[in-house]
Amino acid sequence: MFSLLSKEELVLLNKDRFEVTFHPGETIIKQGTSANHFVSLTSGMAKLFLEGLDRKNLILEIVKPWKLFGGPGIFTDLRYHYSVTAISETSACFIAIDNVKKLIKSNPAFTESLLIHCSLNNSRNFERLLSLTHKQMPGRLADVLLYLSKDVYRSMAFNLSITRQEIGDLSNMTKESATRIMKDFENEGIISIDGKIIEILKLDTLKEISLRG
Amino acid sequence: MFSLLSKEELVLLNKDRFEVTFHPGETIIKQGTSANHFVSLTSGMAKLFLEGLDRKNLILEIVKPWKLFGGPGIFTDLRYHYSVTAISETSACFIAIDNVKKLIKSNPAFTESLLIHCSLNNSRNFERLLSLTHKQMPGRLADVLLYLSKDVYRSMAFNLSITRQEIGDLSNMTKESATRIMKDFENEGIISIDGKIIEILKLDTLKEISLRG
DNA sequence: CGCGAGCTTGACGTTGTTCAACTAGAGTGG
DNA sequence: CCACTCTAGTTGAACAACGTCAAGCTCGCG
Repeated sequence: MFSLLSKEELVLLNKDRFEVTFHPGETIIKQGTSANHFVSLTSGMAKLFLEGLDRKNLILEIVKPWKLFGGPGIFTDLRYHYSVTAISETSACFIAIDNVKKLIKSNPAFTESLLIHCSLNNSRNFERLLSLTHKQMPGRLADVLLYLSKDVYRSMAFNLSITRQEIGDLSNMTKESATRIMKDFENEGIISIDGKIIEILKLDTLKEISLRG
Repeated sequence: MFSLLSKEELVLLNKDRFEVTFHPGETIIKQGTSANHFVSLTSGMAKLFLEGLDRKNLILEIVKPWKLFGGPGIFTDLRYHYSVTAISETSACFIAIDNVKKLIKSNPAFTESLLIHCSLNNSRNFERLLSLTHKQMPGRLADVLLYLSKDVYRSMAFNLSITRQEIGDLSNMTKESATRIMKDFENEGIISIDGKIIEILKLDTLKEISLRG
């Protein structure tokens, strides 16, 4: 996205930029506070989630380096609409939105790239809405495992950096249910589980379960 | 949004514009087909919904005149990501996106307004995600009744133009459950029901139920 | 007058949560 | 080096929430 900018424009963005490191569990941005920065990780991993009632959260995304976030509030009510907290040791880079807004006035290609970014987020939310509301637990868990494998860890076998509770928060179920369905998948030979290490053995079956709901 | 445009720009948009009328139940745009137009109603009412598995739909919005839709696909994969069908006798105006894209290149203020529009949709989807995944039926139905009263009919009493099934599709429950919870609300004196006519009697209680989940 | 779509109601089954007990490993202090 | 504690994970039984199915109802419309 930033490749669309000239040298002068990049200098402008860099002017008020700063970087902060976070320990696991620390809050990078907090839902409801005023949104003054775009944020992007330079290292580590974080969870982006909606805070619901009774401390129940809905994780929308596992954020990795270079993904830009800050959310829909930046162009509307100037509030963050979700929280982001570090999962591992993480460095995050903060870009002042005032400077971004200056670029919007002058660089249509850059604004268009923001619009595309926003549209893609919107599409993903549609998929999530369908997954979370219309599928039952095995389908939702399959979606989460496919997401982790494809987008987060980019491998058929991965060492989970998130807890069962967080698997549950991703798939809208309790940690107990997440454990149970994972166990079922293991018993059916679809995945193998060794503590935090998950391997997908039957990708097609998992995709099938995801589709069927 | 279009007030940001010059006379010449409006002429450009109008060039390939056309208007079509739809009868109740007819499809205005169909999920998955190629997205060549922004659409806006000039009269009537329509439902905008995601098509799920087994003909189960999730209604995202009741669309009224002048609301612009066409969705996130227009700037990404050029597909519509939802369907829209007429609820009542409806006229819809189709604007060619090629012309919109020309304006994006030249008019940053217009592009910014599209970005704001997209951001607002995104925010609403966050609320929906929380409502639909974290609340139980009374909370979800309260959300829908408040939505209908505040945004769609703009009155405490309204003559429903949608069916119980559609109430269910809005709140992610079956038509039977929708009926039952509405009945409960009526018995508790929160609303009154007379066939298709609904009146909200205790707005605060309804808001309370929405908040509690 | 009869037909069909939408609405209502109840009984029943399924899905998913809650609660409680138990286990295993990771740090902590004596 | 050993108890002690804390957190994450697992498991089972009881329970609540919600969907399904079937039957009967109403009402507009031909």
